[in-house]
Amino acid sequence: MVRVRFAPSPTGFLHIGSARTFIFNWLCARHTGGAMILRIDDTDLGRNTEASLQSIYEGLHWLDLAWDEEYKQSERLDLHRRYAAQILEKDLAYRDFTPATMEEGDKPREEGAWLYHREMRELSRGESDRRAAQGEPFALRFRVPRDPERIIRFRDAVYGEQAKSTADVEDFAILRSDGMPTYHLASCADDAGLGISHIIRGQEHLSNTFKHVLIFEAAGVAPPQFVHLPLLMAPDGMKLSKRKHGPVVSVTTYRDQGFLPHAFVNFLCLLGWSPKNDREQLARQELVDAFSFEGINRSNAVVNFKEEDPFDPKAVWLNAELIRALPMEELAERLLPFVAAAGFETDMPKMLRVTPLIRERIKLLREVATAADFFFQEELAPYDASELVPQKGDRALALSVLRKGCQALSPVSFEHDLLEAALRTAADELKIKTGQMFQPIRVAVCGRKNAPPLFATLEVLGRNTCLKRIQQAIHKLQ
RNA sequence: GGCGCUAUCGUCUAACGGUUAGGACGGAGCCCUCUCAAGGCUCAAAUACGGGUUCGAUUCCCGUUAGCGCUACCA
Repeated sequence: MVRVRFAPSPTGFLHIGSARTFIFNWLCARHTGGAMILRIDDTDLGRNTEASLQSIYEGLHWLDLAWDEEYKQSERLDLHRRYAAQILEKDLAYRDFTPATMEEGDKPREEGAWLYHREMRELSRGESDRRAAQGEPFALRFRVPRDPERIIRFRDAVYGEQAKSTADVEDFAILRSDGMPTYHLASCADDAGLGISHIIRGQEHLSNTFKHVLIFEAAGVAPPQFVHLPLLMAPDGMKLSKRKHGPVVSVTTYRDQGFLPHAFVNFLCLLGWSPKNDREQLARQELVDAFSFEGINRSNAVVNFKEEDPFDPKAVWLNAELIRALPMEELAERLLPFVAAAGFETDMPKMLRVTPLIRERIKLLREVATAADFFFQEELAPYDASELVPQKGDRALALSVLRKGCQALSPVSFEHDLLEAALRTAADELKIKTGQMFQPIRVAVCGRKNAPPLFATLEVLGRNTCLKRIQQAIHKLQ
């Protein structure tokens, strides 16, 4: 039985790298019919925040990929401590009474000194027990085999056989002086306790895995399969971080700017994984079917965002493709909240008429606000009168086009084909090109040159609005 | 610094010893056309470098370089 877990720590918002790790775990679970487990790794009391926890749920819910079981590490401390006690009992760990250092990374780097504190490692058991009994605080450190050193080995499903000498592994802490387990201990204890079959996580843990193998050995349990994923990088080559790269690394940003959840999922799947058949657009079930560890590659992938253009062009393209593939009603429904967020009033019937006109013109749902504004506003946003002047024409021509247009439009029923016939005839009568005829009317009605096809637009806007806006344009030119 | 991992177009990737090194996004151009899109067609664009192994290396091995990760009583 495959059991996989996504184990975020609630110390920041959910970022896209975490989302991808979740997705790969989910795909593995669904592909194999196994269980997807969400485990909140909250053993660092000082850094956990409720806001972060909420951000994780928010992001995960938006992805719409459900998990089957959920745990919090903070509710499983007994298990962790049992593991710690057991390891101490076997003398595979020792108490370190050295006061915690305040700063990270200020350890002595001299040869070997970073590996362990000799006095603590060699403290007699009696002395250690005595000091502990007196209440002196201590951290519990794993007694990494030295003298003789040995080679730690494991196989990673993506990176292959891994080996490292214990001479290169420090005596890492498994229990803090406040009694809380560290990540290494809690993670291993829970992976064992929850019967995790595959650990699918970011490559940043590849080096840590040697420590984990040591812990599993000490606890006398067989380690799960390891599956490390290449990391997601920023275009500047740095690891993605909110501090450096801003909200573009947050899942909720994609949601708020109008990505379809599946477009986002599809995009993330393509970073570091390939179905190897040149397919790029895959439906959810197709992703599940195609997923395999063999398709995961080993080099980090860059999320190609820029400051002026915060989303990877491929993600945007996928989103546009999916927008166009969506049933019209569903698109209209998804668009509604973005129209409202932009401060416009509308309803489903109107949305249903507007949607077909803009769906090929937006790449993000949010763009509905700028692509369809003139459908929702009573008064057009101000525009320059010169916009009304057609190619190879002047204001006088614009004026006559608008007057003629008004005349031609007044009597016809506002239906696409009739509108087109009327305006084409008008152009004929004025002896001008159709483009010169249509453009001033388009600007008069939409307030700008680039807009959806004219006749469909007129039809949706209706006679009153169209004639009124053309009149206003005529005034503008006079 | 030590240890680990990685290296194909700008980006995501395919090619698991023999290909004109393929696809996609993005870019450029053309077509279509009432504008903008969408769509169609075309083009430019890569095996980091140096050694091996081999009849033959993108592919295997070694080195160099570069990047990333770990080296916290963070995860």
